[in-house]
Amino acid sequence: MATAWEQAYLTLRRRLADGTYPPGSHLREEELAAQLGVSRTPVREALRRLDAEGWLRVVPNQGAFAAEWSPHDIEEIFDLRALLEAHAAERAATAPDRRPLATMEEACEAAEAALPGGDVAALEAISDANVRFHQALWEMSGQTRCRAILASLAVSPMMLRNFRNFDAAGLRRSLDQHREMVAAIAAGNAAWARAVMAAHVQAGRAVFLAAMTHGRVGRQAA
Amino acid sequence: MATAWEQAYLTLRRRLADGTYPPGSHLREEELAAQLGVSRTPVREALRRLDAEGWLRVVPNQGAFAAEWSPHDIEEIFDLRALLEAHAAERAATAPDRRPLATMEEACEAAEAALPGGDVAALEAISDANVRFHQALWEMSGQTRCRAILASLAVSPMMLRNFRNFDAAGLRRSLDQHREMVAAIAAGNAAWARAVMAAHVQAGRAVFLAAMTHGRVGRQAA
DNA sequence: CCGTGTGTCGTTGCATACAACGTCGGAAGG
DNA sequence: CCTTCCGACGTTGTATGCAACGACACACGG
Repeated sequence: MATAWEQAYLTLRRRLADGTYPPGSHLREEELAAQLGVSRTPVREALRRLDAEGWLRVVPNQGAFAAEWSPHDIEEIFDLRALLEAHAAERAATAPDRRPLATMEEACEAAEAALPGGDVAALEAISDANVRFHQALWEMSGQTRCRAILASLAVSPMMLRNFRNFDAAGLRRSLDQHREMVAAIAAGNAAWARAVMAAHVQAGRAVFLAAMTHGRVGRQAA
Repeated sequence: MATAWEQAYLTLRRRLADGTYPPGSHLREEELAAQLGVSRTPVREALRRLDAEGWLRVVPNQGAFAAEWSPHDIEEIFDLRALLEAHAAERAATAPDRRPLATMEEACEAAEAALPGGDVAALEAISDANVRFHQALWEMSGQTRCRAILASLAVSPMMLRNFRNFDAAGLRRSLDQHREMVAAIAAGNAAWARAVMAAHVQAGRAVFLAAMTHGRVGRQAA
């Protein structure tokens, strides 16, 4: 078993991502410690890391508050994702280690297999496959810092939930773009990979903004 | 006075930047605690944050080791800086709050005033002015995440010491680029600002790589 | 001589205890 | 009635103690 604070970090991050702790909510150390079955010490260390990665804000003598996302924040995050994901895709195209390509193809197949379903479970499967795809690409890029930064940008709550905002055509296009990226990277064409990724992120941004103006962002699919 | 762990964080970060703790060295919690006059608890929290920001690596049950920089790391950092600094410059050009421009101009003047000196103190003054210039630009961009990421990329040890590698012409060009950026931002020309910043970072990269192949990186100017 | 096992030591990991800060309530004064 | 002060409470901040893990050295067996 890993260290207690790492367990706490992973658990809290997951709960922040899935909405267990809503934005702005006050996270009490003792309560979290009780939930996780450890003392406050490892919880505090996990909170420090989550603070550094932007998942929450620790105010001295007041504690931790789950991050809130303003429209300005969202715009910035999509901008940075567009920059960094495109950079990663470019590097992945010419990376020496080609093994992650298999993971990316597997993620494409899994998503496409789930697509006809259209229910909540299918969206969940597609979302998981999407995360696997991007993580494999980051790993393939060999850019460890870029990868770490993207991990803290792209796995935030509304990014994960953004899939609920895609319509059937949008999902189809998104999965097609994944396929196209695999082709571009397999061909070693860095410019192609970069362009497809840039389009992919911008499309996601458009879907998100459209959903936001309709007040549907982050809602449950039900 | 701020919290003890924040003090510890700032002190340790400064020492990691100025070479007090050389790359690869093993940082013992108890020793650091004694040096800083606090207990191990705040030291541990500071180490966790420094780990998250890439200043050091904490290995479970083994402790913290000051980060080491491979040529691959350096290349990645310059790439990311080029991407993100250019992005920040672009945003700064059209930012509503123009006040940071004054700070940037002040930094230009301070650097130019110190330039004729040419000794160690002058380089120190130019380095400080350089940091102020870039920080003001990041602030002006209004991109809080971008700013946080750049802060953890650009203030790393060899970035700060890179100034020792510039010759007189290179320094002159670097300061001229700062002036040009002020002009571009004052004019509200985002493309211009982006282009100058991209050139600025790439020039720094070239100087660094040249120094590296001559084995002079990170050495004292003496 | 080399590989392996084991014990000791140093260091980190975690739990607990106490101190300090901030907040919120109520009561007194205007 | 509103404002202000103050005290109690809850929460976080820090220190300390003990448990556990890993590295190293030495002795033992092959």
